[in-house]
Amino acid sequence: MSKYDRYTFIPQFSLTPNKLALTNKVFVNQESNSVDNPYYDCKSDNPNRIKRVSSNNKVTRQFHNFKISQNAHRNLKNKINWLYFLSKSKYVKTYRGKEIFNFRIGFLTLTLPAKQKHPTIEITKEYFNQLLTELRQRTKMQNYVWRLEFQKNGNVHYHLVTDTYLDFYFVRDIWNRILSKGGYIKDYQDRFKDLSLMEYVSKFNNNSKDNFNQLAKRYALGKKNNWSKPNTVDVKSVVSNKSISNYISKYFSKDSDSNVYCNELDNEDNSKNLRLWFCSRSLSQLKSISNYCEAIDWDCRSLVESIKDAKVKYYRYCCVIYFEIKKASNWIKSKLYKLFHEYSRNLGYIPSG
DNA sequence: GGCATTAAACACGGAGCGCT
DNA sequence: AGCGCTCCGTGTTTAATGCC
Repeated sequence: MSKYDRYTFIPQFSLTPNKLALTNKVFVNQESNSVDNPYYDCKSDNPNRIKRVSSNNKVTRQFHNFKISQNAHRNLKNKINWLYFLSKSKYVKTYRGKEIFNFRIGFLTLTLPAKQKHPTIEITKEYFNQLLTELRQRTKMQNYVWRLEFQKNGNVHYHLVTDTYLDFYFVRDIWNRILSKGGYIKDYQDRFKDLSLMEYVSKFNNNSKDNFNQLAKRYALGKKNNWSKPNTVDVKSVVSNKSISNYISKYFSKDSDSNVYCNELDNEDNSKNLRLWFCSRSLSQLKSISNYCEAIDWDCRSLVESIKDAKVKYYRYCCVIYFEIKKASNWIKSKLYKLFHEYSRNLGYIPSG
């Protein structure tokens, strides 16, 4: 009996704002033995399967070792693409009075101002989660994705992408207040409060002339605040006329270029359930528009393939066509926009602004 | 990419606190 | 009362796996 008698394959598609995936849905025919069921292997009694069941019969999860898996990587990129695609372009005025006319999403980096003293899981639970809670409550931030990474010095830092405009000074003050609970602001103050300008400059100087003026300015500002407002936040605004969503999703999921994968206080024991990324509930619902190819009255493949610069890639069990919506002809563009907006609206997704 | 499975982290909003 | 800040209960979401 050939496998084509045992299984029935029905072509299906899965469409997101930047790619179309074509796969087969597999049905097992009645006569076949249960061992041939392709999903049989998913059951934990399969001997070929890597053992994930511990002695008390509970399913154990393999340790992520602080590296994002291929699967998680794909999901993360997908969420950022949805977030950017569905974001509205809006006018915002910064705290300092600067105008941004086409703000779509913001890209924030949150760091620690001193050497990390607590295991990463504690920082995430007690500090970063509190920041998210406050931002949700105070700015109505609803749609966002975050990702945890380690700096070369072993300190954890967090990236946050959202379609709500978050002002640098606003976030910095909240984040620093939260960090002060763990003594991180005090640690920073202790490091700088007794430094003279020359000591400060020699600490950071890399021998360039204009660097000195900058450092002197920073020194003066730090001194004025009594070193109570360390620069723990970096904010980048993504404006609609820049095609930067790719940059973000690459930046977000790039492999760590250093050997540092975690803090020295972290180990498998205290970090096995540490999340490396997460997103808002609004975004977790957004996956892809999918259906059987024959169930729709338009040819999704040729539609997408006709977009300029579309790239077709064949994998072992699926075929994926990557495209950029903005390069599509007007009627394809509007067809896709309509599809995606209807899909997200039906799931209750509300873009900010 | 889709499918099923599981424990445990997380999102989220309601409610509580103290201060003005 | 109104705001800034914190805590907590509950239900939702994630992760790896191996086949097509």
